[in-house]
Amino acid sequence: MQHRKLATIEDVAAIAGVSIATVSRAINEPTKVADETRRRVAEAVARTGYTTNAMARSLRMRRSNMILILAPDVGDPNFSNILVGLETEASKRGYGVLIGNTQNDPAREADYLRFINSNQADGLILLTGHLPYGIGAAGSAMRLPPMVAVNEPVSNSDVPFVGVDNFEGARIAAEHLIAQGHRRIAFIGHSTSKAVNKLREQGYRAALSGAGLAIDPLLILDGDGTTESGRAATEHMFVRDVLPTAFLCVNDATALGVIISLTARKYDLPRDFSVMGFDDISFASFVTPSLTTMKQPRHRIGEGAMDLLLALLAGETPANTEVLLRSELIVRNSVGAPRRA
Amino acid sequence: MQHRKLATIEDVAAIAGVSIATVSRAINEPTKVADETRRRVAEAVARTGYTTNAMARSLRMRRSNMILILAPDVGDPNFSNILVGLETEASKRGYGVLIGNTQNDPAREADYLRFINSNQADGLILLTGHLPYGIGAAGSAMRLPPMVAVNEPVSNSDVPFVGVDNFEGARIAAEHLIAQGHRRIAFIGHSTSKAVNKLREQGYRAALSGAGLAIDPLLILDGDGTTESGRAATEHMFVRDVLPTAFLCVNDATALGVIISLTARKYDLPRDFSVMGFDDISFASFVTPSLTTMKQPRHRIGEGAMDLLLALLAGETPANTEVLLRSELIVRNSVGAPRRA
DNA sequence: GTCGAGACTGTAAACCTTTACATCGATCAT
DNA sequence: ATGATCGATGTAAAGGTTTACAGTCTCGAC
Repeated sequence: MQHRKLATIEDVAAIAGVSIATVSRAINEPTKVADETRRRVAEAVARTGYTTNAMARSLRMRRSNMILILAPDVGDPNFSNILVGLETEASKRGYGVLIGNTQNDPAREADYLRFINSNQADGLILLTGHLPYGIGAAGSAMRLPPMVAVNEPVSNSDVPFVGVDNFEGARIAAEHLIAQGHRRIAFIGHSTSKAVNKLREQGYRAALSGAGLAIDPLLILDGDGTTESGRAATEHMFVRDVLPTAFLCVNDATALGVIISLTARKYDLPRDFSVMGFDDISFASFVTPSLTTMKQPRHRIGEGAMDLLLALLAGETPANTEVLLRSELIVRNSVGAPRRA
Repeated sequence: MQHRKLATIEDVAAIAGVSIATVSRAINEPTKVADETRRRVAEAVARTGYTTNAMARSLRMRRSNMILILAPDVGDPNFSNILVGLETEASKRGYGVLIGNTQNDPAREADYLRFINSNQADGLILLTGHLPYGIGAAGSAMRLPPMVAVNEPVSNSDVPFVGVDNFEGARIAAEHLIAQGHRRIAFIGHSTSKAVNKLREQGYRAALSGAGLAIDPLLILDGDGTTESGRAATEHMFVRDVLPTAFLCVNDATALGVIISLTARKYDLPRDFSVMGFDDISFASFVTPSLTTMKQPRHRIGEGAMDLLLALLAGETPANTEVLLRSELIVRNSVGAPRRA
């Protein structure tokens, strides 16, 4: 209860009747100390309730056993599950996890670098998709810590990346629709700037080509991944009167927009139209109809990224600088056979 | 790029032509050093890119400027937004945030205490609803760090608490239903063990009493806050054929179960029945009908809790040991006037 | 001219480890 | 008997700060 002084290694040494060096060794390299001595030290540790002071240790060893995680928004459910994976793996390996919520604010990003500069963190996990502001500047001559990008790769850089295989996932999704008998499949979420969107569109194209289906440019609509973009794209199709039998959406949020639009027009899903998402975000199972989608292995992504980072920290040079995990097809109720196949 | 040695305070001192003590003062207590000297130090700092080594500083000052957050599941969207608030406030005040995902595993909880014991964290935020395992034991004689409970109070303890005013929120919710003309209002989620449930039920009772409505025990059903419990309770009401015109649910998950049950029975909401939730979790706006509910000010809860903890750390003894924030009524489409009022 | 006060600055200790190097016996090969 | 080797331990330095205390200098009052 009282804030009384904690036991130090000297207290332990005194009780055990050995030097502090021996205590340190008994704790960190048990094999290097005689059995009897080790026993006495262990007892003294128990008696005093000694815990090694992490600050002193970090100061001396020049490493903190801490990892800094930079994310634009920790509250985003998409991230938070990755976070759990990251934390689980780090904790298992004796590392602590420090979080930095940047909100894409350059000032905050730069600020968090103080953890790196001041040795408070040994490595960096980037969920932001770019190097933190202030680290790129060559002038700053700042020392780059070991780091791994997750979820979104850092463009034109050699930062190792762990994420989902978007191309493959979108291909599987499109093939699922094709297997249901769909021939006119729209892709909602075309974008020239977002890497994720581009990869998923490529997967879509690959699946159609693989099935010998022509790609109709009129069925490929722009979208930035928001619910509103899904709604707008759907409305646009009705205006132009160019309709598919199935919508493959770049993500679940977009799919939700499509569903909202179709439901407002009194269509019965999936009888009239099939809709497919990507990500399996939390509400995917609660929408009506519940959303068939590709589930991202978020937990495993987190674990994998941390595993890679810790390998980097241990000085290893991993074989592949890009780890892609497979997403899983989750069949729910938003996809069915086309009405008039 | 290279892992070259970082500049120390000595380097700065040498360049500025002063002692290290002066450098330290120039940085930490600028008023205590002459203008000219301060200028020279500032220049030297800029030249070397010096950052003070947090480890050395923490070792010397016996505090780390870190806060440990213990949560059962960081991925839970209910928590993750609180987390953002906690982090925002901490960061603003120069503190870092360390996360510990306990999964309610006693072993993990105990393990995270190493951060406290080893001075790696100065304070503790508890989202778990109980003292970490291994801290309660009086035998361990462990020093209790300053801490604050969030979301769920720590039962029979004097740990300060920051959270939402459940009683008040539930009362407002019930009053909203009453204002719509409802007289037979069910409460789904009675529980003798969960403090949150009890408070919300009390708010419900207070509203009814305040409006001069009798409380019908048959309209108060058990529930543990899960979607399934909401579904089961609703089915149970149909079996007994005791029906309300509105369902006030202990939380959104329960409300979702109620909606699923009613929708399955082909009722039209909110024409046939009104349903109200509590929490405003992310999918509340995506369900059909979208859910009228009480929104928890999660971000502010997080900020408030961190603010309180930092006050504690600063040695202040805050007036009230319990901070209750008001929830906000979010009107959507699941509540309407009763059919035959 | 002396003294005191006040403004700056410097010296050195303390914070608690880890670890290179030295020491000391004991064992063993020669 | 000598020297080498080896295992176990101790000594002391180093890691980079903060800060109590002491010191120096200037200036004004007497």
